[in-house]
Amino acid sequence: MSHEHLCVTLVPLFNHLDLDDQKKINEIAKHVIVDKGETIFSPYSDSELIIVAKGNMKVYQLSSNGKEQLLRVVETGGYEGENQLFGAKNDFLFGESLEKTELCVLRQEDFQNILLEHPQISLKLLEINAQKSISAEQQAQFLMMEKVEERLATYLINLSKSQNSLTFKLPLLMKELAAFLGTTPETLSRKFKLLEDERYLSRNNRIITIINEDALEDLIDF
DNA sequence: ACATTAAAAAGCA
DNA sequence: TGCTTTTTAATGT
Repeated sequence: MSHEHLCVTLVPLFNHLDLDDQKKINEIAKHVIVDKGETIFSPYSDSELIIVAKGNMKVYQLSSNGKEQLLRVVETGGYEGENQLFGAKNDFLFGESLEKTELCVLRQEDFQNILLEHPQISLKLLEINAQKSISAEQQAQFLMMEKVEERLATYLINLSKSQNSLTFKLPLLMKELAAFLGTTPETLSRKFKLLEDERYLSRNNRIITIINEDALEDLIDF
């Protein structure tokens, strides 16, 4: 008996099942704890379903010039790798922990069997993936925006709304947010300074308070 | 307008 | 304290 976290119970994908079923899945899953900065999967690793039980994992790909393009951050309760299970194998994807992170890993075949045994999970999977694709659309919108300010303003407003608060903590490090917004830490730093000077927001480290939401929204025009 | 490079400053274990 | 992250400044595309 390794460590006793029923990490399956923590994630929305499985936590609606009754306890016996959760235990079964928990036994099938491989439980892994990784330190910050470890590569969790790469194009070379086997395709598996990776569930984040605690902590978070960034998912990125390498662009032509070798820079990493951050696609999304999978947080506690999220998962990655389901697409391979349906034949759409997305090469070039990497996953890396942003902090000490606990994972449950299911082999492709095992997860398929679980889906067959528990049709409810398929529905849950669709529901959660629908949400995921909305996020993907938003990410696509980021890249369409010409200016970094627009992307940053959009990101901040979304974050503020999702937390229902004008004050919130950035979940990403500055350099990670920079990658997410498709820019560099230096430019991001300057944009924050600009927004602070204009009194659109205030900031100490990664705690942001939006002061002038309307002005921030005006930055996003099209 | 933004990236790159280098270096200083600040944050953190 | 020693390493990492962030900021500042100079220069390039």
